[in-house]
Amino acid sequence: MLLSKSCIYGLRASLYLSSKEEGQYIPIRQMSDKLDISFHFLTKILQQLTAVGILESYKGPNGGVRLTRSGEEVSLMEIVLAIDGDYMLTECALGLPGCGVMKPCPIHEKWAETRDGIRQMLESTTLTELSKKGKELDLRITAEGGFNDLD
Amino acid sequence: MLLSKSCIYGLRASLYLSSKEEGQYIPIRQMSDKLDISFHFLTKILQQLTAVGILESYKGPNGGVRLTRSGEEVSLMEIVLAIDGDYMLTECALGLPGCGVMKPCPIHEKWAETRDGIRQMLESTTLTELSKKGKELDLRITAEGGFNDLD
DNA sequence: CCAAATTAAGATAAAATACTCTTATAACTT
DNA sequence: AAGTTATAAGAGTATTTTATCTTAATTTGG
Repeated sequence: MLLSKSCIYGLRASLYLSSKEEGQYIPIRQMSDKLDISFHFLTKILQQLTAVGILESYKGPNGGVRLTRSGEEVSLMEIVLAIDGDYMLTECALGLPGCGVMKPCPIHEKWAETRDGIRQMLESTTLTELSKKGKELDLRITAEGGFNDLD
Repeated sequence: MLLSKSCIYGLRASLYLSSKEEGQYIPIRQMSDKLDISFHFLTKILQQLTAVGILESYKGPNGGVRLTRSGEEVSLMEIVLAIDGDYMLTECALGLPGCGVMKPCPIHEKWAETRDGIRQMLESTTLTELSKKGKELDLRITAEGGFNDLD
């Protein structure tokens, strides 16, 4: 898989949050229901995002999680790095340890260029950009439902 | 992981073959020794490549496997498709089934472009190109050793 | 024909990943 | 005080991936 399931769920949840009114705390239970993800599993993933400061949480009634910064300032790259790490940007196509300019494998150069394309895409895409588009065109965010089924 | 272990081993083995004299059958045992891959595991991977016609095999003494066509005509894409399938070229970044132009997710378009970069790289790169480069510069093909340790 | 070398194929085991469930605690609201 | 919600840690299950082991089946060389 290009992205782990955890990462995919993290992205979907982040898009969900950015589609909501800014500043509002959203209960994880609500997200897991709407996005059709196991509550406990999602909780663990969101804890990772909270730990690195992408989300902030609030306990008790009316609590939940929300984006720390505005969704316009949060790139997909941040989510992916927080959950899957940078393997996508560093991993050798032949699986050789320490592959790089100093000790390259024969594919290294071309592979590095390709990875750069991935990196640029992830860095230049923001949550708001996608959730806005998702709402306008009512695109899918779950297997069945679109953004406009979320409210 | 971007590529599975099986796929990585398949690529390394294919590069090994393309670095050898054309037409010669190479015993799998020799390859597993040189490339430091479990013999039985490598055998299964090479069987997949044989099944789709990228390799051909010969049993009995002096048997082994070899590239069916010249290494110049074999792209990395073929190896990846045979072992990992086309998930890299089709998989949705949000994990939604059937994501495509008809039923896109909000990332679909950008993601598709990125995947196209990967596809072009894999399609345009040949085994011979890499093994030639590997031999000339004595680049690595195992964790420890380079192409010139293979003979 | 016989023995050795080799691929082919299937069964099994080990490890990693994905996911669920349980329990307990802390913080907050009413 | 009672109820709601996140946090945390850990046990447990399921699935997938990776790897090994065992047993055929095929071919060559003598």
